[in-house]
Amino acid sequence: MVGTATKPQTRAKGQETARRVRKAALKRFAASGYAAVSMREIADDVGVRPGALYNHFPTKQDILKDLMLSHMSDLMSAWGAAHFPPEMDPLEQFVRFHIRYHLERTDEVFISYMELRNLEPDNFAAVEAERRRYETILTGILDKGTAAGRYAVENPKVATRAIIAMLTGIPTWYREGGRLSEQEIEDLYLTMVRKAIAPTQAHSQTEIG
Amino acid sequence: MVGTATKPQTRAKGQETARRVRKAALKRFAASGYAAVSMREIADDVGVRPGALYNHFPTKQDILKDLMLSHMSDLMSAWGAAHFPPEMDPLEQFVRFHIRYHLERTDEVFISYMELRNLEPDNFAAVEAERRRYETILTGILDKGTAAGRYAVENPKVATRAIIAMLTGIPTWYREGGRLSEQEIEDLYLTMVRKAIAPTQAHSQTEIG
Amino acid sequence: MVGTATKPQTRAKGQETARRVRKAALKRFAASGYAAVSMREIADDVGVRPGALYNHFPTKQDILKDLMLSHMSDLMSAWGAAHFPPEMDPLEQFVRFHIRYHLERTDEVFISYMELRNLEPDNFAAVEAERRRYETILTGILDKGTAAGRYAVENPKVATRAIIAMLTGIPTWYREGGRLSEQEIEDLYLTMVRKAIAPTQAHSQTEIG
Amino acid sequence: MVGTATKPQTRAKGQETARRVRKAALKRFAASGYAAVSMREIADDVGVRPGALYNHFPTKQDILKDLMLSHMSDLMSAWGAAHFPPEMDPLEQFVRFHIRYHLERTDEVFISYMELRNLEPDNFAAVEAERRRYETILTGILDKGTAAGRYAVENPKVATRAIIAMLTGIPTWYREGGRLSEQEIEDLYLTMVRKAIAPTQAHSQTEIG
DNA sequence: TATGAATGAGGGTTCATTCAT
DNA sequence: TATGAATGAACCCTCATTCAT
Repeated sequence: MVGTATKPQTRAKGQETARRVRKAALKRFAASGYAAVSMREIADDVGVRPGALYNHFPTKQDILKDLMLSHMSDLMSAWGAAHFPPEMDPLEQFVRFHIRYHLERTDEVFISYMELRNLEPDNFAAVEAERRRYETILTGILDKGTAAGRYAVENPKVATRAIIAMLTGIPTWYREGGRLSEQEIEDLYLTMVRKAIAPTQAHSQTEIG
Repeated sequence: MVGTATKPQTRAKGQETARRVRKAALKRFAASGYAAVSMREIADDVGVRPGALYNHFPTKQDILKDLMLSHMSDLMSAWGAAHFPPEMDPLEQFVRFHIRYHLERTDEVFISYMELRNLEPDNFAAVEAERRRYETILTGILDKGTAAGRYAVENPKVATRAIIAMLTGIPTWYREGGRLSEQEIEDLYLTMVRKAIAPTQAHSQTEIG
Repeated sequence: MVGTATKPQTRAKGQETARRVRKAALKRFAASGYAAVSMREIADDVGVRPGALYNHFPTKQDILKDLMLSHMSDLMSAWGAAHFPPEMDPLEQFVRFHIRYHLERTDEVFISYMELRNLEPDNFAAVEAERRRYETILTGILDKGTAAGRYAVENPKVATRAIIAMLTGIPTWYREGGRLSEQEIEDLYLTMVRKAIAPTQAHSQTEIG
Repeated sequence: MVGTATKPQTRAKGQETARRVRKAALKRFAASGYAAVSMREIADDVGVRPGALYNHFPTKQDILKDLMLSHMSDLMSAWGAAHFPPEMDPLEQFVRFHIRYHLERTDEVFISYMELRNLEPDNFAAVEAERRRYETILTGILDKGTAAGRYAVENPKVATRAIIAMLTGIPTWYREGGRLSEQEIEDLYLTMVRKAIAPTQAHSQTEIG
């Protein structure tokens, strides 16, 4: 109340612990599911007694909320900060960005889809809002491209969901070091996406061939 | 003690109970997730005490396994029994079938994707094998069509996954009575799928427009 | 649901367990206070695992509520069933009854006063209502006797509380086998109560004026 | 390290904190009971972190001991310092003093009776000794008055307990601003006490003897 | 004197499951 | 086939307390 009675060193240790809690919880939630993970397991991973977790997160639910909300906000910031050649088609930017980001953060992505129902209503609403904001990016690209005659999309919202479902499914089967490189995956999916929304005749898809 | 002590009446009652257990478990697993559902809740839904469940399923895990395996085998049989106009393109048949079936059985589909990790290894393997068999149907269609020059698919396995992810995502947002009819959904997705795998020039997609 | 599938023997065992839970809880609550007693301790006393307690009482609070409510109702029934010589003054009946009953049930009486604040509001209200009903018995006796000129009580409600506080205090210090017999206690207190509410004839209260 | 490192300012702040700890603990113990109050709650009330409490009291038990012992010693000093008209009957002095003091310090009185069992043996003995010293005051008054023929008390120790129980019960139901003023309570109780121990002239107690 | 982090123990409660009846 | 009682393990969380800073 009076100010900085606590030395920076102490506070730093606490933040390090919180970081490790998040990391352990993320791994465990992704592997076994929120409901199947116990606070004891997380504490063991962190190297701390269960009670100590409550110095950093008020409840188990708050750990989940933290992971999911910060994943969504990281995703948004990453899109904002992504750098692509300026001449690159926005759709290509989005597809490549989405695949890369989702292959880099498989655990976050996974729990972000799997644990939605384990969020309490308020937290669920917050995460859903972020998800819609993200989808709106793609919808905007499709809208604009369609208006310009570059794409032919009957229903941009449906197309958005279709494309995102398609792309987001990749980490469920893609394994690094497998037959296909990440680059090849990007190219394959980009081709399919482009064709799926291409104008039906006299295509501007010449860049593919 | 007398041999056939069980009267047909009793057996019938037992099968009816088993059916209700499956039904209740399906609803609950879909709504809350396997780990978050207790045998007591299922028993309450059925109108029976928890102990009685064990007359029908040896463990909770067996209920899950039963639901998932029978979903996969129902899916395969349904495909086998599906009737489409013989002149209909096999891809269209598959897409329409998949969407219809998955919109009819949202709970089964949902747990089939969500609860995979809660299956014990053997059960997981069995379900995965079925899933691969199902995916093979689409891969076969793509292979054939590509060989015939009707489609241009660089990597049929990847395309299979992409298409199935896209289609299977529908029930996560589609709501009956919403803006779009099931028929419209089918048509929209069919168009996207067709275009995504169409040969790049001189398209045979004229039947859509 | 269909009837008596369970044999009387099983049910009897359960009721015996419930009885022992009540008994153990009563002893422990009286000795250490509700908050300081753990369900594990009660279970140990009963010879059962903690979880088994929940087959008989939904929560710890329900054990307390049960003890307190049944104490109050037992008290009321006991008063209804008490037999005294018909010519005995009702006040004497009440005083003797109260002292006897409270010396016989010291634990119940004790928690009944000590644990009131640990009752959740609804349960508290129910117990308080019973307590008031009991006090009303004495108030009625005082009212009638005062109307008949046998007693001189300025404020019967205050007198009720004063007398009951006085009598209820006995078990806090009285020990069986001590200097005074229960009979002597009864007589001593009866004398004091009688005098305290006796009509003032030519009292030696002159020292007040 | 320099010897008198503690500035007077610091010490004053500490004593102020200790006072607030006592105050908060008193309120909480009275409201919920010692066992149900956590050090965290007390710390919150004081506006300090739990650990800081241990700069002022070595354990939670010591807070309780402090409260109870200082209550008893305050009570004794207050009796010593009480001023009544010299001609007032000592019994009246005691009754009025007791009622007044106990209505002024309801929380202290309450925990003093309720939390006895939560005192560790040594602390319990110390508090009990003080309580007996206090009761002895009344017993002395009764003894003297009986010897002088002013009172007729068969058993002064029993009468002491009866009177004190009666008086101490008042704060459990008396509410300031209610139907009766404190003055009226004093008068009512004083009358009852006086009559209860008055010499028996021609009493209707014939049924006892 | 106060803090924030941690401990170690234990709180009430729920769980899947077993089993005699 | 269904019941009610019980088990044994585990659940999330809170506790009084310690201690380096």
